[in-house]
Amino acid sequence: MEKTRQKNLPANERRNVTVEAVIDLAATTNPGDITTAAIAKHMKLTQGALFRHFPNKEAIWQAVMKWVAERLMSRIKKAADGMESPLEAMQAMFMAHIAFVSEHPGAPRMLFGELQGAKATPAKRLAHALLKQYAERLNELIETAKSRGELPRELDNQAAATLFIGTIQGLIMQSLISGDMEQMRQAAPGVFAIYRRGIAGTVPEKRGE
Amino acid sequence: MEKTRQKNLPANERRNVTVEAVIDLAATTNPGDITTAAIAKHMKLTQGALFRHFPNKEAIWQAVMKWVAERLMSRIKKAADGMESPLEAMQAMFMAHIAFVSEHPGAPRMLFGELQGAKATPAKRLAHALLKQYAERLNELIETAKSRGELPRELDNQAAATLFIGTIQGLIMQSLISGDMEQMRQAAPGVFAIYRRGIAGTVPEKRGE
DNA sequence: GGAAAGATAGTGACTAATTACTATCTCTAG
DNA sequence: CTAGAGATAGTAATTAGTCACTATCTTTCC
Repeated sequence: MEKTRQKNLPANERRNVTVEAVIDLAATTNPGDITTAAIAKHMKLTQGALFRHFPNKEAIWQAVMKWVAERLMSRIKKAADGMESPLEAMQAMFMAHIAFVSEHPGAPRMLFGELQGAKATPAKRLAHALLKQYAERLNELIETAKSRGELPRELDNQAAATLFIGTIQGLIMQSLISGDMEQMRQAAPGVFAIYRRGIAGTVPEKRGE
Repeated sequence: MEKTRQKNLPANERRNVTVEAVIDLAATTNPGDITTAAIAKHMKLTQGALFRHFPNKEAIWQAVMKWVAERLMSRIKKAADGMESPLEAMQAMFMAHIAFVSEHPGAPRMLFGELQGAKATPAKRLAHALLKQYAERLNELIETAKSRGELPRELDNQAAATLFIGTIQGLIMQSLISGDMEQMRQAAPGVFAIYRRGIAGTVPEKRGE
């Protein structure tokens, strides 16, 4: 129906809008430099009003991280679901992750920005949990792939998982730097192809040792 | 000469000390949160004195980026020098880069932190130039490797270079997150092995299957 | 050789702007 | 009518940058 241009949003809704505003801002602004005033302005509110819905700034960041974690994991899970081969599933995850990031460039910036901080904030804990969950999921896939003969037994799980995540992070970083998210989408398939060949390729015969 | 415990350093020296202080601080502090007061304190100086040697904060960052760029490129060049095979050279560069970062954890933080900013500061331009130079060097190596038959002609140069840098950035990111730089050194060889197989590996023979 | 003069480096106290956060009043929707 | 949502106008803390002054080195010239 007609959006009644209502000024006063219910608290719950207002919190959602706030989170989206932050993600929006993070697309172009260094997360550490995002002020409560900037957030409020971006959603056409006064700065003080923000604190009716969040006890402090940290709570805002926490809400944002939760949003990112939920959306990203759901996207990735959906992409990998129903895939027969674990290698195909990994490829789907890779692409889904890239797509998500290119739709929400602010998301990785928040993640990285928060994780760099020295002190352990609640938001940081959320980010950590996200990464851990991600790594576990990868490990399962790799193991399944091994048992199906899609990946060689000798493959170093740890290195493979590290490289998977690292590759994505590297792509993100470079897009962040160039400021062009489209570039990432284009580079992704070629990059994953190399990665896939790297883990699947036959390992040189191990003699003796 | 006996180090005369002199308090007043010559301007040039003082600038160097400042840069080192910043790199030092960046190892444990989010670069955006490094204040001029913190820098001054870390080098046992008053805050005001800093501005006798730098016109403003931006100039400090610029000096730091120059330091990082020079040291890193020199290390990498030295490592690759005298290498017969380009693939070996790439491996040496990879390891040298990792070693440099693990010795100066503050360096990548400064780089990434600066590059994330929206506005184009002089420091950011320096960082950009560094990355560009790096990519060019990689491209040359890849081309040479191709002409020597060490890499397949069909390999996508762009993707290979992107993945090389991306892999390093990813490793750095994960070490930054875990706070353990040693981890990166340990993971590096295995990760590079996968990368190398990925670019060099013959595209799987399509025999029957 | 050594004081006087000039140059260089550092101090400590200040400022103007910006920050997260709060107290109080006003409006709006149900 | 009233409770929740927003506006207005604060506060204390922190920030980069300035300034008048002092301490320490270096050069000059008798």
